Amino acid sequence: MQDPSTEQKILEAAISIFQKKGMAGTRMQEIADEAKINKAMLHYYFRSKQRLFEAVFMQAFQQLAPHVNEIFNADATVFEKVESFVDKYISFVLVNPYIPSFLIQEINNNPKFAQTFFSAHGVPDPSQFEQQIAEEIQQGILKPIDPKQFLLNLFSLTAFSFAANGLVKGLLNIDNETFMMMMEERKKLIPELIINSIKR
Amino acid sequence: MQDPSTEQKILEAAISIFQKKGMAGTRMQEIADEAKINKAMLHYYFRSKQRLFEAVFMQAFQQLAPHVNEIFNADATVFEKVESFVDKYISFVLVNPYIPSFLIQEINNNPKFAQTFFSAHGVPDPSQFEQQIAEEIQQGILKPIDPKQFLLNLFSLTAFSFAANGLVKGLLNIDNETFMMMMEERKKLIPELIINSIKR
DNA sequence: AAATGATTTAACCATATGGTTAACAAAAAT
DNA sequence: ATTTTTGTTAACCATATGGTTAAATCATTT
Repeated sequence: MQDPSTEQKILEAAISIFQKKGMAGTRMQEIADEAKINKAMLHYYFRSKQRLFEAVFMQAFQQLAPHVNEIFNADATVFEKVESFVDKYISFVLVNPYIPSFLIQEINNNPKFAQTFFSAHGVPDPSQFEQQIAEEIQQGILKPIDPKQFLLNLFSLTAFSFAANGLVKGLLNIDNETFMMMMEERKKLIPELIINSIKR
Repeated sequence: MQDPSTEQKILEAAISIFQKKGMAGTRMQEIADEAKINKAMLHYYFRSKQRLFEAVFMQAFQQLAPHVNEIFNADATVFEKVESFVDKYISFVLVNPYIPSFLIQEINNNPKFAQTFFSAHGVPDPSQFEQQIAEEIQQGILKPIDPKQFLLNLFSLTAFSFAANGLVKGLLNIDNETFMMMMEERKKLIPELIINSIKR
């Protein structure tokens, strides 16, 4: 059997480098150095840069997708799911700060790859959640709103700070410590703002 | 004198390629092909890839900065400036859809360059706007809010859709036409949401 | 212990890539 | 008209980069 620790070391190094520098900005040698192994091992275990990148992309996507799937499909009220989503997403991303910008960047830079990837592995499907929104509007719980605009507001408020981390810190003139404190505050702030905007 | 049209052709081609593929993903030859000129001309007019990139980055930044400066420093009420900012920003970015993701990506991928660039050219300074927020809170126009969180909400709601264009379209399952219509709607939707959340 | 198979390494290889140069052409200045 | 400056091109160069290979080492099986 193969030694799992080498493959694991490679993947961890690749995650660290790819997430910070992206596909185009990453050098195989840099991953090898980070993992402290011979460059040939990257190809031995992952065949090519593209394949290794795909493993990293997959891993990142599969970590974020459950959060989106939960708000799309879980059996709870919209209010409850908004609170849960914001809290869990921010907590997760505070520990994995490069994942949002990495995914967004690679999808933007390589639409064809994204298309192929999503066709093969599927994207979370918002239709059930949109149905739920329609029902809660019927029941008089929610104002009449466009569910897609609502989702866009939610994702924007939650993800932008991390996706545009560098720019946000520059424009607001804050250091990383302040940023992290603000993100903790946003766990309450965003649900309040969002829920207030949709409740009857 | 030099023929301005060649230098201009290069810059336009560079803008087109760099904004879509980023510094690391761009090839000088690709810019030359796009501009339909010899690759040596890129170096004749711009010396190096880095310098050409900086010209593109600068051009992008200088187009966005005035919008931010206006909300930070213009002499109008917070409500007025929110409405104006959202409308102008979305209008501008609908025509220049790659600028937000380009700036965000390059700042994230190259923090050192960003640092140097901002030190040399300056970032819009939010302090005066924060002062104005404090005053309007005193006057009972606004609820007590954190001005930085408020700005973050505004920027998030306005910029995220463009910064994460590909992901947004994938997750919401919308085509480009629908996206553009939604962005037009957001010119009214975002100010309503934002202003509602801060007015007394 | 010998044989077999998996893992690791250093040296290579082909190509891509940013950048340069020398010759040439076109304008401008004299 | 001739010299000088500016603009343009094709060929070239050095290095970086993704990827391969043959030999060596290590582990497992028999």
